[in-house]
Amino acid sequence: MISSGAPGMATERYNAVDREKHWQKTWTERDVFRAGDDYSKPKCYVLEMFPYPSGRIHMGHVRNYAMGDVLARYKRAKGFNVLHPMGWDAFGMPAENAAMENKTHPGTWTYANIEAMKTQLKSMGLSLDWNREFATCNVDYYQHQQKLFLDMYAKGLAYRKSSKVNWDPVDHTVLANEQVIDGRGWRSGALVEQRELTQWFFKITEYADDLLEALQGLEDWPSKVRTMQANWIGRSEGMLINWPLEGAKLPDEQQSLEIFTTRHDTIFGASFMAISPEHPLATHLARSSEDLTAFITECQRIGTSLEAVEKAEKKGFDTGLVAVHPFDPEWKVPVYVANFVLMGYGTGAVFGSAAHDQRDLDFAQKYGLKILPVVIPEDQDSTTFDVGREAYIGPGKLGNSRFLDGMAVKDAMEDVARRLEKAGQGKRQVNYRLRDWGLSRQRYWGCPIPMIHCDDCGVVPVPAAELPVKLPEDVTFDKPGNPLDRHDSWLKVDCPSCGKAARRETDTMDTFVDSSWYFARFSASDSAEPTDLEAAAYWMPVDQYIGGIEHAILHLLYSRFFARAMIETGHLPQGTKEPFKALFTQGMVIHETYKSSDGRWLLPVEVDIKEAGEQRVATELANGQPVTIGPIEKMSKSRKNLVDPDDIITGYGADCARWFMLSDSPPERDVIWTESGVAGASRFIQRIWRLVHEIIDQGAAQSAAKPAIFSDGALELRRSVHKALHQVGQNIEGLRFNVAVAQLYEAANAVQSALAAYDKKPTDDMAWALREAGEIMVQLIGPMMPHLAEECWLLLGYHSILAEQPWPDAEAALLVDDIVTIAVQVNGKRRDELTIARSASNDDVQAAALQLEPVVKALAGKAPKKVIVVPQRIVNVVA
RNA sequence: GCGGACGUGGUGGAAUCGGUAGACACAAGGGACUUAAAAUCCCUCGAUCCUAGAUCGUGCGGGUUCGAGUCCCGCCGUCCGCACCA
Repeated sequence: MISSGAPGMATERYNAVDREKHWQKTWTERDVFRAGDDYSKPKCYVLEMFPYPSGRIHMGHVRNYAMGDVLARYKRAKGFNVLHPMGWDAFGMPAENAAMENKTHPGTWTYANIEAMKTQLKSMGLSLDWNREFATCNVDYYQHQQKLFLDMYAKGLAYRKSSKVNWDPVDHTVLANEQVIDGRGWRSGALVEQRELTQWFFKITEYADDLLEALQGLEDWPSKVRTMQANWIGRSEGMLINWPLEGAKLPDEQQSLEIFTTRHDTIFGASFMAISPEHPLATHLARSSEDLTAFITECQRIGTSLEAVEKAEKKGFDTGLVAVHPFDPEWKVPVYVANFVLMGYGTGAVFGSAAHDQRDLDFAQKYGLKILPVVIPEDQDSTTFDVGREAYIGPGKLGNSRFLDGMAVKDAMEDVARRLEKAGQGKRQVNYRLRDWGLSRQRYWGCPIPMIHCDDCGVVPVPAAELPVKLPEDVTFDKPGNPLDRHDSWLKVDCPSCGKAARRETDTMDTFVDSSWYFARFSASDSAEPTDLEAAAYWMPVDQYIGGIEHAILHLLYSRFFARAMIETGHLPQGTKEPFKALFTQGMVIHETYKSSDGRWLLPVEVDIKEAGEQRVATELANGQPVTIGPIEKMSKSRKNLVDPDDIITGYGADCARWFMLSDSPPERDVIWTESGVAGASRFIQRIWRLVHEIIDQGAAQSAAKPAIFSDGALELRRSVHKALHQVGQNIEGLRFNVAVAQLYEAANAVQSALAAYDKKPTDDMAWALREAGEIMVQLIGPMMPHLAEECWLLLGYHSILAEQPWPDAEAALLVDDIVTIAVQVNGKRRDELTIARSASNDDVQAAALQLEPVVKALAGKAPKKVIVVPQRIVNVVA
């Protein structure tokens, strides 16, 4: 019986909220989680993606940080020097929007939010080294970013060029593609214009091949993310081919058309040339053709929405020009302006291989152009093969292709490439979908780009000694546009080169720049330089990075680029080009949605749910009206299916929130937040608390000597606990927190059963096993529920800090059973099981199995055809 | 359209190497304790056959194997990513 301890004494409930504060204070006072600077110790760098300081943490943060914290605490207990820092991704638009609404400075709003969120994070009891905290909006951080920029500029990794951008004419700013919705600005709703602007770029394409190839070495990244990055980089090998043009007066530089293709093997199947409506040749021709101008305008109007692109018919405009085939001066094909050719890829011009590309086939059929198959499938004949309505993109032999006839596709490509290169009409080319990274933003709340524009000297870098270029404080947001553009005293500056009056660059950096190297800064957050090479060499790479899948491409690719650029500029040591050794992308927190009878979304706390048998009936607390329970979705402000971490932490405690976040769902999948699940977690906390009290009553004293011999019951308990110890460790290392949680439940069940088996005081060996079990159990829950674990550790009589204790070692002898249970199958169906000594020989096992009644019955006196014995697992008798 | 992941009880999920499917938890039902409730404890809980025992059972259909949730082939469904990339 569980409460057979001190007479009539029911253990008081564990007051999580009160004790959690106490332990957080203790950890802080003792600076328990400060990363050590003994570089001879093995290190472990655990990092969760740092948050944007919106002002409040949400459940997604709780899940993310709970996972990282388990790993960090576990690794610390395993003897690693752990770096587990936290900071703030603090630049960006929301602060400016808030500034406009509240008439405050973006910094005021941001720093207030940071304070509020920091308090919340601290209430989670995370094992963070707050000594290394920084915010990217602080000049102590961004001045180093400016230094990185200057060094990258010096190496040609940052440059200026003119490019097309999405321009919001109301907000006076450039918008990212994802901020344009159906051709309109996401905030202003204004029709977005395409503008040609001179912007700053990082030369990420310089590393395209390396970024692609090195993905193969990232074995501890989800393959999904690696695939996404590979697709994003989009390497394709092909050729640039020049086609001389005829048929109109053309400018000297446009006497031929250069196209990019990956199917130069099909060059004898060419039936037309197609250029983008934005191609310079199209622009040139449009000057003398109203019809073409009208066509180009129409193409631009089709817009960028997915739907429009999907439905858009292939359309073209015959320019009247012809292009001359590189292998036959007599062969001429028409040149079209076509709506499906993208200016941003290759050269903005293609040749139409009608039989072997679906788009080209659609186009050729629409305009009645020649469709000549030149790659012939094995079972077809080149004179009769007809592709019909589906382009043939499979393997085959070349046909209808003169000197290429009979070749395989690969050989034909090689032959064409060699001949064209020799003739100077083409060259091999590797093309990438990846573009250089445009980092200019017409925004105030970002890192100033440390450049100066001088009428005489052009673009001049701010001398490193004059850094930082600080953001001016006295700005207003009452007018649209960038306040830096109208801040004269900041703007006007002498040219560092010639001393004449010049202007500062007023664009600031994309906030993705801030997050592309913060992990490196954490390795020496107080360094006078951007990084400290010795510290970086020790701490980098991040051993485990944890965050959302939404950053699978941009943030992670930019960071990989920055690591390379920082090596190039001497800010990171060689060998650290991959900043994140292991990556884990956690799932979202999802919740039911609730809608009131009159169609308003309701917060979970505004709804009362009654369980009536299988039925769940919801009513609105405020007025008793019925509420419709909707589908389970990602927590979002718009659906109001939000649970505030503060409510949970002040109600149930941080340990409870952490435990629930780690249980049940595998960490990479979505987890459903339910009230009953939290209540279950809370019950378990109280159960641990009671069990530890029971153990103090029933178990051995802290100083009791280990008995030489254990009875069966005690041995069984020790086996379960040591197995749990072994497996929980393995599962934490593998980030299988839900499985680790299940094993802890099992361990607790084993302890509880052992306790329940005694009415009176247990025997000495059992008493000792109970205390051992209690101590191990408490140490195992430590990484997940650190406050409860400290409290129980204290109860067990220790005056040390559990967070500083080493992880216990499992006794190897207890991990293997002497007696094993083996399933016995007949013809693959389980008929019985056999309990036998682990050391029993296969023959003994077989003999024992054949004597089992169900086996004898099934064999009906006949000899078995075959008996398969898998040691310690299974016996299969084939009848 | 292309690429990828996934599909197991009422629910979340476990089964790490092809070897006893459903661990653990949630929900539900029954019981004990209690004046009562809360809390706690005990029992049941994939389906079918009244029961014992058996049969079926990991989206569907095939296959490999002594043995398949796991491997192979073909479907169906769900989710995610990319999307006129030449």
